[in-house]
Amino acid sequence: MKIATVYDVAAHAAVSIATVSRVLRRPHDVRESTRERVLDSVQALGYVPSASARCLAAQRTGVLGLFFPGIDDEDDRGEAPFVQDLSVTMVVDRAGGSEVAPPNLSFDGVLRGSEREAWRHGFALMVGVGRDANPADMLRDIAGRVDAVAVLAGSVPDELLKHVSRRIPVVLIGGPRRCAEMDFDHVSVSNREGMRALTAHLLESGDTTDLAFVAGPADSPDSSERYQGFVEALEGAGLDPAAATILQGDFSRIRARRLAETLLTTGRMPRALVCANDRTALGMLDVLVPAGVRVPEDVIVTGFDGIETGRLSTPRLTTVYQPMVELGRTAIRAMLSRIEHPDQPPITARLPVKVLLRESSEGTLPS
Amino acid sequence: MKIATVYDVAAHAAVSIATVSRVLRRPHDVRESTRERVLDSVQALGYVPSASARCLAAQRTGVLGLFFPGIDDEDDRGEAPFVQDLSVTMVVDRAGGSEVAPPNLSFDGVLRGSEREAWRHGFALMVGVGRDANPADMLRDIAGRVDAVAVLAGSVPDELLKHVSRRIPVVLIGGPRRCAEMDFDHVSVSNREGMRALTAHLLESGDTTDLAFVAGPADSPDSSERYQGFVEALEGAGLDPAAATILQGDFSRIRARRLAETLLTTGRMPRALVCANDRTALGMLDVLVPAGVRVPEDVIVTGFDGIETGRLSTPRLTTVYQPMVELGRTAIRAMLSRIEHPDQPPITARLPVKVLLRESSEGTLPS
DNA sequence: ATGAAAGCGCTAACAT
DNA sequence: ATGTTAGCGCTTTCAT
Repeated sequence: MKIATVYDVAAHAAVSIATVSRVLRRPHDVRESTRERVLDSVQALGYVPSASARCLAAQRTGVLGLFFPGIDDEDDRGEAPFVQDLSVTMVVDRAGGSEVAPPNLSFDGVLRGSEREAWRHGFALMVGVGRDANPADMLRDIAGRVDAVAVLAGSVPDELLKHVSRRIPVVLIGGPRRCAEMDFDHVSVSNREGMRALTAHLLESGDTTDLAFVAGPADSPDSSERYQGFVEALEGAGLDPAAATILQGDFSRIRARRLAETLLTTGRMPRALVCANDRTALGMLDVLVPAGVRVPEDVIVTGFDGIETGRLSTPRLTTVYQPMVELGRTAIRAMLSRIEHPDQPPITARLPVKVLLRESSEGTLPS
Repeated sequence: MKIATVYDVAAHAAVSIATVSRVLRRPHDVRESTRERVLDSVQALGYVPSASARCLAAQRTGVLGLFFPGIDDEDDRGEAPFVQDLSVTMVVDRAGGSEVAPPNLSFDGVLRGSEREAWRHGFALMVGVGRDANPADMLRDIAGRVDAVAVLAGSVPDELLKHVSRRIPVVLIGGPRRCAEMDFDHVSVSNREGMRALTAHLLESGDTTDLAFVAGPADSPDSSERYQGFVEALEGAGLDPAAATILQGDFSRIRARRLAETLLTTGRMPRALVCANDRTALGMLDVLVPAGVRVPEDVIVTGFDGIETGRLSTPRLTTVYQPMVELGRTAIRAMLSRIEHPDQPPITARLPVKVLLRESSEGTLPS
């Protein structure tokens, strides 16, 4: 059976297509009897309006985009048949065990915050995470479908952002205030301040002076900002930042493990590993703890993000918590604001962070 | 400046719009020199094709829908100005504390699984979670925008599903095999078998005989199936299911707390509270533990889902783990399969579950 | 290899 | 209050 269109409904209800459209969009412009007749036809034909047609005609999609190309470690899995597996496994799941892989997308929160805020304002949300394929293609694809898009800073070349922004508003998430010429709207957290506070705390609360920074990808503005905070804290303590070791990570847990192994074999172990994000810190723990390195007694390890997994690790991870949900909501609001007032000056929102002191840095926590 | 269209690009490159379209969709049907000229124009004009127009013409959207109307407890928050809050709070976050609200959407996993699988196959994903507004409107909205949609079973009236399915394929997620007449594709987990196994375990491993079931919403097929498993286990042990107390919850933590309070004041406390989902079980713990009820010594509490929070609770929650990510992936594959083979017989996928025995039922776990 | 032209299903003037 | 009609920007035959 063919899919019903306005024409079918109009014919069925013996009205014009304009009336059908009105019944759906501005019911009060239509006489009640007519309205009911049309609605009956809609029911009878199983009519669902085509968003493609509607959006084309209306010159807006009612969709917002969120582009966070995957920085998660998840592995690909191939196809599998549709199974009917009624089996039940029973296992004893001890504390600290890992019977079930914990969800670990660090921006789950951003996603949820965005989704809800978008619908709240009558917009749908289209997300692009996965690190598959070509990020550029993904973004272009999304850009054609939405009224505005929020993009993780540093995830695509500036040139592409410029390109896309000629069609729709682009909001940057994370990273630093952009260079002057690129005046996108921008929402982020206090990366620098947070890392400075954390580092300063480490410096103050111990004999600690030998800190190493484990960076994220070279092109991550978030990583850079955090590094800046690290540097500022060292300077504030009268230390020479240039003397501090920098390890080049990439935000992934896997990579961090490799770094930790190198550290172990090289024997060059700093007093504290200040990591640019939680996954990196967790990767360090993965290797150091089993190797007999005591955390925090031998080495302090800290992260940044405040992901759930950091509360579950042994030891639990000292970190800087970012308000992810709020970040997502703010990104949505920035897009809406820009859509409504295309000519307003660039928005820059900066959300506060929270240093969470836990056992990976504090030893026995003070009570 | 106006948004560039095919016409602009065509004019700029001195070709017809058909050629522009070809360059983008089937580059090899175009002479290389022409192709490059067009691509240059695309760059020069910042052209991004309109998905609305494309999808309208192509009669497909390249988007899949996921509809999971919100069953999460999250609260609404109002508007807020765009702040520039550079502040950093520093707190000591003790084990068991709750300095940061943990993400708690029980189907985060479904979402992630779906999203990745969809993009892997060249489709975008549009999600609808929020419990705002009218679920029916939300679903209709989504249905108009996608090539197929996966819907949480029981979240919308069957009538609406029928309606929507006249336009696009509908895949049900969760709940039981549907009654014969409604032959939607269907992916779910072994609810019944899982709950039967868990309940049987409780029955076998203790003096326990006095079990109560804490149900979800009356119209939730998942809750019903789990109840069935509960009943089967009782029968298997020669007990009368009709004698078991049933408490009417609604899957929410809040509601569970109310139930627990009632239990406390009424004084009628069963030996075990077998809850239809984790959030309900956690709500029970929220009230019982502070009230001095010992879990599991006085009361055993179990959940269903395997959400992260259940690994963090005190005591940690015995539960039945559902493979959420896999569920999401399977739903996507079902939609794709249906799109490709519209006439194949209904798909029914049933994924295995895993009983996780933790301290809320086991006392000291055997080593 | 390229162009001309006919829709795709809807919205929004403008008429009546 | 309802109908007529002209697009919206693209894909896709069908010609050339």
